[in-house]
Amino acid sequence: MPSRATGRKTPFAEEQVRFEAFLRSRKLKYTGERKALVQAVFQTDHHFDADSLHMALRKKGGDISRATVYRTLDLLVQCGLVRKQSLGDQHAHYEAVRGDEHHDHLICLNCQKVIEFFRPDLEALQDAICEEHKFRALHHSLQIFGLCSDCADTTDESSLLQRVSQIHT
Amino acid sequence: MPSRATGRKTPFAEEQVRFEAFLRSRKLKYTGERKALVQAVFQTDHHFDADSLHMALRKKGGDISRATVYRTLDLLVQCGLVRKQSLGDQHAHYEAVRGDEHHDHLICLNCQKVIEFFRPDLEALQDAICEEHKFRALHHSLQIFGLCSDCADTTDESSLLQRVSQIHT
DNA sequence: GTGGATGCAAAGACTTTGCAGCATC
DNA sequence: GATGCTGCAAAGTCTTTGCATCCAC
Repeated sequence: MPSRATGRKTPFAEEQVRFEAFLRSRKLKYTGERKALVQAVFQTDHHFDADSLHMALRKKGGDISRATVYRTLDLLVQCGLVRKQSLGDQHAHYEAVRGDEHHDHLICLNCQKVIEFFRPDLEALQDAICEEHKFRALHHSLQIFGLCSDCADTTDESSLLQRVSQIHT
Repeated sequence: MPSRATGRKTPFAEEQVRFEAFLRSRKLKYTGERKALVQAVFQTDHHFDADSLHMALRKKGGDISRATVYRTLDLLVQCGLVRKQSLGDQHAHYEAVRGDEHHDHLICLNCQKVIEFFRPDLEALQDAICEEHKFRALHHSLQIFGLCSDCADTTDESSLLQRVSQIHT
């Protein structure tokens, strides 16, 4: 098991170095904007979208254009430091990748909270499914939509049923 | 009425009736456009997007506007006859719902083929995951991206790795 | 100094909406 | 005949791109 965030000394150093090396390997430049963006990404709450990242950067005093946010996120995705994902919205969501761990998501339809989980038996099940269909898996994504423990009791489930069917996933 | 290979006598009758009843229950009208749309949906290859449905309708001689296509798809989704989903693209995909069966998807990154599968043990696994997190599930979606049996041998996997990381799911 | 990066604004893809005329019940 | 429906075009959202300028190397 890899070391977890709690024991880290230098928060983003590892990610910064990795990104810089990635850029260098492609003869790209590690600009101030890119540096600020990596820091912001690994300071955020793990899940974010392009717009909230853009706003977070503005609050920190930076003045990075939306275009650069998208362009840099694209690089981070290619570099493997960020994953792009659809969480049922019209717009893309992103998540900072810590280590190599794969996980999937529980998504609360009431408070929008995203809970991560990892199940080894899910990975095994995926293998079985793929074998059955002679499919070579490269990536998978399991999303469970519903109500988190905080919302389960206080939310009228029937009022959500329509939203469930509309979910874009 | 054209007969189908599935063994059904009256291909879309059931769906048409269900949609009509749904509309009636909301005091909405079963117009010619809506009729044509339901038929087209259940004649298509099960998976489609708004644009291909629109084009299919044009080919059949209809002249239904894009706006109506979107509006009617929305009704069909609310009615439960159609599911809206994201398959890693920027645009929404739809799938005609046959019966109540739930299934998940294998998505070939080379030929874009979508293979459906159902695994009872996946449903059981979902229950276990939810219990662990005190989460009340209303819907789930498992997507496995990779190469189908037709493409596995002929496709250079490394050329896909970048695409995998970019997938919007 | 050079090639890549940035910001801006414009364009793009996909989807939704306001409105006037039209069709269904 | 009233109410809801349609097509059209305009607007909206999220994202990408062309271009002149700017900056890291």
